[in-house]
Amino acid sequence: MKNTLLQEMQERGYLNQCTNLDKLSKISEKKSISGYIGFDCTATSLHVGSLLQIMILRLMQKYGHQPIVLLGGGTTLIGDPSGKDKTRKILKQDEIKKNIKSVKKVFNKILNTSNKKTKPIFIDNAEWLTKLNYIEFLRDIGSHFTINKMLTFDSVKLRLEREQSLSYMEFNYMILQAYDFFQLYKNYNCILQIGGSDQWGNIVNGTDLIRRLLQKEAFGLTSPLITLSSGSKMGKTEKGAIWLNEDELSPYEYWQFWRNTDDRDVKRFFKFFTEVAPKEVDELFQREKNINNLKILLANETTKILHGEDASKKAERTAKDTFDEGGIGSDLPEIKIDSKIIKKGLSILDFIANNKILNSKSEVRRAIANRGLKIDGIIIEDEKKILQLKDFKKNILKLSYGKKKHYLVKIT
RNA sequence: GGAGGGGUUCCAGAGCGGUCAAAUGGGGCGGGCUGUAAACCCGUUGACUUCGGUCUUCGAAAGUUCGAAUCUUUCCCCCUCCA
Repeated sequence: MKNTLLQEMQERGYLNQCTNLDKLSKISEKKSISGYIGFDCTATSLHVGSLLQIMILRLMQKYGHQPIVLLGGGTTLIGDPSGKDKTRKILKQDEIKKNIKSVKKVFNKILNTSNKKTKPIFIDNAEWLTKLNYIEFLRDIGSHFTINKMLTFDSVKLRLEREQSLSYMEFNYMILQAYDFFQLYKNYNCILQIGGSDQWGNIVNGTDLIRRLLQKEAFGLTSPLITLSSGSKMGKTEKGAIWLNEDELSPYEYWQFWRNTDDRDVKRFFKFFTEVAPKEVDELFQREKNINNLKILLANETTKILHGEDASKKAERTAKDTFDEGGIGSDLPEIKIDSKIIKKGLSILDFIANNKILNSKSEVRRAIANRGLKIDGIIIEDEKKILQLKDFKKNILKLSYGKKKHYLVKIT
């Protein structure tokens, strides 16, 4: 069997459903195709939940195909109801614009932008969606959708079954997404839409619409929803979403996220999120029995893809210094502090709360009572402690909250 | 439009005049065990505090009362049934 895009996707576990796998496979073997994935712009950065999709785009490039990144300025105005219990808050147009700009950065880091042929194309669907004429749209596009069918799609059905309200606005989302695909097919010769498994309904609507309007076949493909072995969703916790943008989450923290992967997920993640060939992954797991070494490797590989080799090495070095030696790693998050303030006397309570290590003085008090805060490895016993110059060795002090969160406090 | 049920702290969900910053479970956080894992165990989970307390919270506003998440009125929102 030839080494093709779809084969590697298969081996990596990227394939969930496809409208016509055989045909798509044949076409993509013969020539370069264009495929698109749409991304939400509800925040200034994407998080690891979208990483798999980006890896798929990257893989497309590897096999000489053209990725199209649809940053949905138009659809973000509406909000996709798939997999959501509640209508989410509506963003203002200028917020979305700002988000798009910021989200774009990640693609330029992960995808190859130097090869002219496969360089990613960025498209904002606001381009056509905001220009639509309502009556025309209803007649030309709306007439191809039946409510009967729309009601059967999970995104709608589940909401109704769970007796949660679904606004007319959101109900239209899938039609708009179908229309996006149609536009991309027509204007960019994009024959493939990829998405997470929750996008299946929306994607199929697109291929249907293209068939009806143009009598052409387009393809849809979904990747599986990644769940953690612990049962929770990936990358989205209340407090710490694992953002991909560097200004939201530093390379070191990103590295830490992967280092802390659940044992049971390590092998899958290797295939999903690194470029180590699937066969090599299997061999690697045969050879290396120490799961912690494998986690370090995983962290290195994933960080390399997003932040580059240097950042990855630095993060590894810092982790080693900090955790193995109990010392101070250079890449730890830094907090700078003026020596004058120290001389005046700075209470540990104020210091930790003001620097957002914890959210309030009460939390700091609690953390101290729970013996969770340390200076240079020594537990802070007294919540009334005042930071003094003598606490700093060589103008540096390591502040730790819990076992894993460490900060460098530097006097300037 | 008519009748009923409901909106409680991150979530689910108790409380129905004082002992309520509000039971219980989940989640989060910290500690222990370990391997920066899982499981398990313990603690903690509004803010400020001179650790005596003080302040803000139970959809919104007004009121009754010495005292309200709990009672009354108006308003907003959600759900169910009937039309």
